[in-house]
Amino acid sequence: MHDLDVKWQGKWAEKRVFEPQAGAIESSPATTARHLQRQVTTAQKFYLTAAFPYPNSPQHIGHGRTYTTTDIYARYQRMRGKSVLFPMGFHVTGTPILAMAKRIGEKDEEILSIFENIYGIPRAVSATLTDPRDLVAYFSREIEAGMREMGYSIDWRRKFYSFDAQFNRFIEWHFAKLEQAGYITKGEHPVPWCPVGQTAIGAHDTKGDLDPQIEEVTGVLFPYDDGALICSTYRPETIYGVTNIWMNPDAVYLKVKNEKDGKAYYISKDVFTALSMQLPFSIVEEVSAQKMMEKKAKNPITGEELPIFPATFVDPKHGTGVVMSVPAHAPLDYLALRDAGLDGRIKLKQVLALSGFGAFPAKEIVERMGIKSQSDTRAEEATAEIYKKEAHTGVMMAGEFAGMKGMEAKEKIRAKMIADGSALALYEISNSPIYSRYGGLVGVKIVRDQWFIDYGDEAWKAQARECLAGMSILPQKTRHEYEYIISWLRQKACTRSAGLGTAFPLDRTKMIEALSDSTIYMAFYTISHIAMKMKPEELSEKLFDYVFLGKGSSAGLPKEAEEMRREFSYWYPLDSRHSATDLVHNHLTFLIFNHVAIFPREMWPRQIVTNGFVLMDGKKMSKSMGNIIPIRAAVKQFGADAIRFVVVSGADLSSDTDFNRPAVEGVISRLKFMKEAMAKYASILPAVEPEGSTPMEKFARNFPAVESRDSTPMEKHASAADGKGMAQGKKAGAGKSAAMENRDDIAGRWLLSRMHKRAIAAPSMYENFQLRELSLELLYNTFNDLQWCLKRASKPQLREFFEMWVPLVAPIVPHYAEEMWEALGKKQYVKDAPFVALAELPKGDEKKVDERLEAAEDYILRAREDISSILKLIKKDKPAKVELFVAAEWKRKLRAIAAREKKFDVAMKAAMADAEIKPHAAQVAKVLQNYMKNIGALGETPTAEFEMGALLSGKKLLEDELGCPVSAVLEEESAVPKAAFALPGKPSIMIS
RNA sequence: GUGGGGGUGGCAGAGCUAGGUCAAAUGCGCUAGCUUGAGGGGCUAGUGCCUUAGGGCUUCGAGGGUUCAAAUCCCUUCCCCCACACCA
Repeated sequence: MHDLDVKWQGKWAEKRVFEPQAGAIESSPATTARHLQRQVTTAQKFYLTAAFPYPNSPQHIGHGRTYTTTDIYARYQRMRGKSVLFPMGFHVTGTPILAMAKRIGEKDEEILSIFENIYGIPRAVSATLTDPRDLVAYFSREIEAGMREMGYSIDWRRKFYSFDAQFNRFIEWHFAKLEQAGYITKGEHPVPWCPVGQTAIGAHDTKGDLDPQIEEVTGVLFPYDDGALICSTYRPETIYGVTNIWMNPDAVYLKVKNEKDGKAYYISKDVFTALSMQLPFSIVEEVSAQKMMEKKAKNPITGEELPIFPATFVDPKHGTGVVMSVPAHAPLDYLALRDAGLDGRIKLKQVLALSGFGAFPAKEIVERMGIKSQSDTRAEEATAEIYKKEAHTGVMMAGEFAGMKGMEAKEKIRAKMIADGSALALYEISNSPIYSRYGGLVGVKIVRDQWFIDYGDEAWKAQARECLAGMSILPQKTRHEYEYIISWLRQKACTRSAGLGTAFPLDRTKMIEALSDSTIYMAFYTISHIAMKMKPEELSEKLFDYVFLGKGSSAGLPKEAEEMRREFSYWYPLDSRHSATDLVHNHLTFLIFNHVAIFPREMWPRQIVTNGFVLMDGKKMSKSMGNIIPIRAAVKQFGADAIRFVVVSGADLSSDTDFNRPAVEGVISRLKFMKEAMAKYASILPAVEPEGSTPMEKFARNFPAVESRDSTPMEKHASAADGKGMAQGKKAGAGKSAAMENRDDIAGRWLLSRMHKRAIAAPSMYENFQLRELSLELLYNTFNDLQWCLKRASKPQLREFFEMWVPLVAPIVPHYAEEMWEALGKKQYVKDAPFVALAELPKGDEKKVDERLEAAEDYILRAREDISSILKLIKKDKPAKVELFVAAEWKRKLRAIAAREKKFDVAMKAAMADAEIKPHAAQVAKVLQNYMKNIGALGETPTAEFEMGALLSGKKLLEDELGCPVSAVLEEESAVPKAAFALPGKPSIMIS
């Protein structure tokens, strides 16, 4: 199996099967390879890409899903006769690889053990990977090898790394265009920050890989003494209900100076470090809580005087260590008030009206729940409940935003207070505490001079929407998400202080971050094989303007300019972009934005396809679970085709799929079976197909026992059913019946009918990425059909079947397909090609689809099932005789009436008026009732002739299986009472 | 919280946009029989409940509705997953 992979991957590479030329311009006579290329380059182009990998680990089978999906599509398009470009490169931009190299250098045990135990890299090797570039080289080599071993039809000539100097020039050009369009802005921005490491922190920089979540809060400023107290709150709208301030009596507070405006503020000592990351504070002096409580503060909005009281629930490490008290709406505030015996003395002030509650919801809920004090753990529960209710259903009563919902008012008030200086915009890490790998507690820092790409620009959004509207999005339901994200996107920070990649042209001390340098790189692939051979300095803005935008002329530009322009114009726009669903929210939407910002409309992307993830035995793959299977190990064990098949066939595109050993083994055994069956049944030259058949002749061929076409249907049935051609026992008809001789023919034709039907359906399934359904049809169901065919026939002619099947499955299991394609030799039913990868996808022929034959086969199957279920029911395993009765004509007529009239009583009336039916009045009601059960789905009524014919064709099979004579009789011809149970399409069965 | 996607048989997972042929594809698992020196593998059948004649009954998160007919349409409700960014 592995041999098969190696053999064909070698041949594809040798003949350069996947290295297309731009345009139909190759004219020099040349090698076979050239010849192959020419065959496809005269055709329509198809350009597709999958997200390029970040080489900080070997790839696992999860990655394989996206690339396999892409490759199947690439191979499909190639077999539709298109010139297909599927390139690949490596994205090395950003900090994780840097961090990883550093940790290896520090002999970090965690990372070394991951390398050893999960990636299978010996310590001796990993110890050498302390340079980020070595890491990149090591893993990209691994990944490329894995992709080749999976048989991906990638044009590797165009490979590049996002830190290559030539690519840097391209990104510089990209940002120059964004800047010229006015989309680059500068400002400040909150980031998770480690005060020890003095750097921004992402999930990979934290202990336990936690993603720090930044949350906005409002720091309300309450004038106090010579400055102000800062209270950080989630609910600025309750400012109208503040009755007092809380401080922790045991905490130490600081008077600090804001170096920016020179004002004095009061906060707890414990939060100084964290707050200084956001505000330029310096310590003036320490003040005790006791001392601070001697004076009063002032409500910045209402101007009321507010006393300061002690409260133990105030955490000096959280927020600012100073809390504003709204006892009417905050259970903890109310509890603290009550605990201090101030309940009656301080007057509660209502801010919001909440249905189901009176004026003071906090007080009510505390009393209802019977919460004893501020240290009662259920106080938090009460708080959460009140907050949630008030935010959604509470209506403001106080202040200028009266009448608004709590949630809306909150936003408005926050904005207003920040604007007029009565509050500060503060940020918190909502999932705090998180510690960085440097050991510091991660806080929020306001980075100044941060550069942004302004995705909030309305005109830009409008263009992005327009592009989206013109695109094909798969799965279709994902479109809503793109729409939402476009409307939601604002400024996106596009630089970081460190990382691999490209320096930011407007400030070369900064690096462009990873999601910003990967939005239009697909354009670079079209010229990368040329650009990578050029000197970086040759790749000027002017050159790229010419190549990508067609601006100016090639005069004065490097000699490669025209060729580059031609490549780009030929391959662009991008026909299909592929990735896993997680990139919809950033990368894929950015891709749309950046394309519309830079390229003319006709170069906008045409399609995006996203897929779900791969689970391992039903569980998410993760390093901690150790259930990651590296793709190379999997290929080594199972072979590429089985992995390819399993990762795309387990579930629909949008859902996650499961990878498990039994599934893989099932695929392998079926593939082997198909290969062996082909060797056995497809080498024989087929008989010449009889031509010019009228439907009637065809019918006779299918059911040869029905001999005379001149006789009336009744006579025909009689002759067929009188026992002459039928019930002769096990050895019936040896040499006598034409049915016998034609059994192979019928089974083969039936199989072909099914095959052609699938071939007709296949293209749209490939186009729509119904890969699950498609792969089930092409392997599992076709396999089952073949089994049935082989059961029905002894020596079927299956050459046409295999000549069609092999190319149809080739995109999914290319190695098996090539091997079988080669083994088939010269093709007789489909167009030949040196590789199945370059063959034409077979078109199904509707004329070979024989619904009647298939229906007859279904009929036999149903009869067979009924017989065996009766046998089981009556606990008989050796019947002496089986008789089948085919329903009488009047029943067929009645069925037609039922289907027409739909209603029981109307149909009944019509039936009784019919001379042919009336004599059977006793049975009519019962039969009619049966039809009524599924009145909408009755469909056509099979003729008795059809049923008899089908039974005759299945007779031999049934007799073989049952080991007894089987006969078919018309209900009209039989005196057996059981015959009366027959219904059209459902023969009555008598077993004796 | 906001936005999106889901809840189907022991498991995975179709079907549900066009209601009926759906006790519900396909696969895995399980059971039995055959094959085999045993095991593995392969083949055949079965796998909601009841039933000695192909039938009946109850099922598709829960509750209600529309319809001759609902896994599929409508309403209510519960639960799960993903995203919310500066991170690849």
